[in-house]
Amino acid sequence: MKIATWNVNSIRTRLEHVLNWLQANPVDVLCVQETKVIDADFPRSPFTDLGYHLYISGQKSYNGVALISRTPLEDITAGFTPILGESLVGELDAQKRVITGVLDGIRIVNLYVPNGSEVGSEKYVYKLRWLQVLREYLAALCLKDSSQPKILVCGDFNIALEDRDIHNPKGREKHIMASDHERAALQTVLELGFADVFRKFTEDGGHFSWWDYRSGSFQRNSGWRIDHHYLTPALYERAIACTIDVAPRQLEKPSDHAPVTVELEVAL
Amino acid sequence: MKIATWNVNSIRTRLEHVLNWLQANPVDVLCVQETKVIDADFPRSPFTDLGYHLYISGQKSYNGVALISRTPLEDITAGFTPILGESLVGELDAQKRVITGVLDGIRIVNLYVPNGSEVGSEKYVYKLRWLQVLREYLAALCLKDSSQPKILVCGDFNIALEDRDIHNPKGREKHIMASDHERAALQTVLELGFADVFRKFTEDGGHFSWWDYRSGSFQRNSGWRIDHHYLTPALYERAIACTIDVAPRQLEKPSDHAPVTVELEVAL
DNA sequence: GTAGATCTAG
DNA sequence: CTAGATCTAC
Repeated sequence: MKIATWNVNSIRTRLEHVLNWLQANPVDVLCVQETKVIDADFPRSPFTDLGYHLYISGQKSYNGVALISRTPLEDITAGFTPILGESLVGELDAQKRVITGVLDGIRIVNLYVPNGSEVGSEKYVYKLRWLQVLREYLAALCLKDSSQPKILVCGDFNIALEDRDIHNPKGREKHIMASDHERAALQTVLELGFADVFRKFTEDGGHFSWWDYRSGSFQRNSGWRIDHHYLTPALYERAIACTIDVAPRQLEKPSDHAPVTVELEVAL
Repeated sequence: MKIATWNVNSIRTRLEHVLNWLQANPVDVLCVQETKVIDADFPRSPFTDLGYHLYISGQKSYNGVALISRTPLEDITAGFTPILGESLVGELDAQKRVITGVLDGIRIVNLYVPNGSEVGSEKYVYKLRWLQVLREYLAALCLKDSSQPKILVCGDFNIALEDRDIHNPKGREKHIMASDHERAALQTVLELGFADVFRKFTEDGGHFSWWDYRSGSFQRNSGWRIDHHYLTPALYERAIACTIDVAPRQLEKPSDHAPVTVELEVAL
């Protein structure tokens, strides 16, 4: 089974890129973020015409996530609320950042973690609070899914967990996506029993999934590895590959993110 | 000698279309309108690298005209003022709508006539006033250029002179580009001794140079012939062809106008 | 640097 | 419907 995550930075603008990539990379599920479109305007037929099943949760202009699946998914939920209830989640689900579905007993959680703007800002505080609620959310899912849950949590985390995930970690403490508070907040989530599957196969740095559009970052490989797949042990041990596909980032009018694919040794 | 006129609706957005068209259609001079760019930002090198000479008069966002010539042009002037003086022209030259140059003794006047917005509007009044000053301008050029002037006046006139120049002339009196006042104002200009060279070769209707972007006008050929070449008798008798090239209007992200080319039987 | 929203212009 | 300007967000 192959599952990919890709922040497409507007599904409408990136439609051809995404369709072409899916044809060349026949993953079972593609998790996309930053669709930037309300559900009514999501370009459904280009995907359904190719036989894909779509599960979307979008809003106007910002955020928005979707699951694009070769076969139907089960138990679809959008946002934290269906699992945690309104009182715990509050206003966090106003921004469409979470969609979840189950394929062959494997729960796929597709996230678009808040960017946070600047360290210390209001949006930064929101990001940290969102990660706290994410922990509650994943804890609830783990409980729900048996003693050995098979959960894959992927998406754009807007956090580089380690210095080797940044082209230049100098001054990273003051930089959004690399501050101590963000890293700690994500670590607290992962303590539930999730491991970064990319690091099962690749030890060295210099591997990134996002490059700022500005100042030729991609050409200089001034990137960040902020798009991740985190797996529970039952899945982690079955992972046989995790790769970042840089090719789409080289096309005309690319997303600023590259897709990241994980392959699991499970019969489908 | 071949001379073409083309409202490109942004030279920056249409750059590839224009370059490709010039390669496939080696005219001597291409007169473009609605460049929509200040002179400092005009994409010069794509043209000069191919050996073209550029003469431009642009402004921010709106209007803007340019002459793109295979060989150098002489006696370049932009606006009405260099010929008529400031007192007669007033504020009309604030909008960059006129550029003129001479090739092999033939004066080429490239115009972007005001659109006029709606019949009776302030912009409509401006359009009519502009056409009055255009008459003075061309009259002055005719006097300047000898008793048998060789003048070609081309561009986007935003006027369909006859009903056969409109896909549906019904109610045209109330429509901008076809009202009686506009037609009369242009006729008054042409009385100086200019003739529409397209009609030397083509009698029938159904030939258009502009199709609204909206409501699939091009697919339904709901067009208007508003891009013209007007010639003094000395040139008119030497004209051997005048054609509208619909091909660029069929491309992706086209201009709403098609180029119109006139061929003159003159040695170069 | 890129994308969307909103505005103006055509 | 398309393009540019200005704004916000990333």
